[in-house]
Amino acid sequence: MPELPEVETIVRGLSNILKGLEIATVRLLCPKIYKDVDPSDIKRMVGKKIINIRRRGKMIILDCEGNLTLLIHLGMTGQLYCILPDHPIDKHTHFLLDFVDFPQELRFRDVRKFGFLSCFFADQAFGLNRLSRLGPEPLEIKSSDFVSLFKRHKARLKNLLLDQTFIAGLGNIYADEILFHAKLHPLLPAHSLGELELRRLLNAIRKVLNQAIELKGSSIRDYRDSKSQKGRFQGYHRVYGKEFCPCSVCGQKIVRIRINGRSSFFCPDCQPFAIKSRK
DNA sequence: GCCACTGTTAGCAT
DNA sequence: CATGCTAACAGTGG
Repeated sequence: MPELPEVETIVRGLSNILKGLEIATVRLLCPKIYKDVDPSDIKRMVGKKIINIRRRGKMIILDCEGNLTLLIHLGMTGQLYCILPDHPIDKHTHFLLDFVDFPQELRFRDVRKFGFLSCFFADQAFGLNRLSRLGPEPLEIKSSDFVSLFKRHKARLKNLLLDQTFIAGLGNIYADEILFHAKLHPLLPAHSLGELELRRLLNAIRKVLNQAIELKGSSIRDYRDSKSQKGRFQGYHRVYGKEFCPCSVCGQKIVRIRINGRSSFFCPDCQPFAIKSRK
């Protein structure tokens, strides 16, 4: 669920609330969700202030005093939000922070437990690796870099867009929406695209992501922002989840295929595969 | 009850 | 290195 726009929304919301707060207590309710770190080491955050909150790809990064960094990935069903501590804690809540002189606590809740937390000193190798494995930010990459990046690869567009080491932050929903706006078939080999098509693709990435961020992301089922609010971009999906629906541009029925075990939705008329019907 | 499906990623085999 | 399958997990809907 949470892809770049959802994570960005959460980070912006939490940044307003948490920046500068001192961590009073750390509660670890599920030992399995920690990666690359001994869960008890997370307690080193107690007494530290949160300096900054930022996003990289789909990762949420809390920079704390003492060069300590907390990394949170929401997986498919993760939620990260502030709430008053008298709200009941259900069995899917795995991590809590509370703060000095602040009434709310920060909760991490994740039904499927595909999300994870990690904690490291800024100079520690594994932390650098987990972040440094990520490809460029789709809203920051220069047009010329984007074009040369794709030209070098022969994999199919949909796979590349989902590959976090290639470009960071896109997931199944936004990859499909982006390809629709770019009028490109998801199975096209990247290196078969012309320069114009690649620029169209980058423009679609910027347009779709920025609009989704404005609307605070897409809520299909679980996604909520830092104040437990739903996003509104799901009302603007053109292809994702729209199998058999008429295309909003041409009226043709949207189709669904499987690419690497995952659903891909597209319009067969607006996103042709045959080279001669493109351009 | 069973089976298929779900917005992610890492790890492994080919 | 690229590609493709599976598992990790829990819930929902047919």
